[in-house]
Amino acid sequence: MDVLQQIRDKGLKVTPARLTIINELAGSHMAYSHSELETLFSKMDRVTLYRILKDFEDAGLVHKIVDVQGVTRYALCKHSCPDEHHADEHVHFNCNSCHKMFCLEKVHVPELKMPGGFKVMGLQTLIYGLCKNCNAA
Amino acid sequence: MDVLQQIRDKGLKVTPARLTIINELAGSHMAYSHSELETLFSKMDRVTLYRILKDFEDAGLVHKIVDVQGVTRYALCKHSCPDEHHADEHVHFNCNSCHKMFCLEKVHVPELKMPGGFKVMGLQTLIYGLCKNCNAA
DNA sequence: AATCTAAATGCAACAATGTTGCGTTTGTTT
DNA sequence: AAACAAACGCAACATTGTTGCATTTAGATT
Ligand SMILES: [Mn+2]
Ligand SMILES: [Mn+2]
Ligand SMILES: [Zn+2]
Ligand SMILES: [Zn+2]
Repeated sequence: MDVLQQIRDKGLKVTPARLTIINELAGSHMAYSHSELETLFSKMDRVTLYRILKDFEDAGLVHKIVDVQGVTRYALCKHSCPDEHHADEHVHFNCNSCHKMFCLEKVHVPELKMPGGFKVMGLQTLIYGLCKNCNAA
Repeated sequence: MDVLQQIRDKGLKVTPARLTIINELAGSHMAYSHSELETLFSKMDRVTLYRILKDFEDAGLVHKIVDVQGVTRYALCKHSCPDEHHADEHVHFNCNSCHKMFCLEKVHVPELKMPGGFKVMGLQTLIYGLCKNCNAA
């Protein structure tokens, strides 16, 4: 199914701004910050960008993740998650040098034992270090 | 060793504001946000509070952690980490309801296999759900 | 105990990030 | 083509965090 149809299926209109954003996100396995997208598409209105990301998130097209530094980022949901439990349970990698964030959908996260009293509903694993590019340099 | 001496050992002066903050943090295993502390100690200057937290972090008395919502939080370092590798490698729990964050120093985090290319330097595990209080209610 | 000085504080100003309201424009349906 | 709800653009605002600078204070020195 193509992105265009995905957007419409969620009850959202297909607009140039939305296409621009979704195409950028679809082109990589990276999680983009608002400011990165604002730089890439500098003629786009700030507020519109915030709303597009929010709408995509609500629609389940995109997931939001906060990086080690506290910057919130957005990435395309690849594995067509079910709507009900739309948890992006995959691992993310955060580069200490270029600060890019990568979605690692294939890394398996082992279970862990929780102490009593807490009701666990989900888990985030955030790995940090150097990405391929920065490690080479 | 008492907090007072810990502060002095790091080359920091012991001031009323610093004592207030460190005592609050020492009283629980929770990670406090700036705004929570600002509410608790409303006569304290905002900037002073930011600087105290920064100084404590640099001194290794406190560790900083960003919660699921992107709020940065501070908690006392209990296990007297070595200065060089001052990584707060323990698990944190974030309550979806009251949004409090708890340091779980005793939960063991299993290793995981990384794909090639990335140089792993550390890892954060963030569990979310309901805390004891909110689960009971 | 009085003096000294670097560190810490308080305040104002600013920057970055995110939100809300509202009038205008546009995508989609009829 | 017309109609309408959705999306947009812009201004205004809120929150979070930073910086510069004048004043105060902790702790060391006399
Ligand atoms: Mn992801
Ligand atoms: Mn902690
Ligand atoms: Zn990198
Ligand atoms: Zn709770």
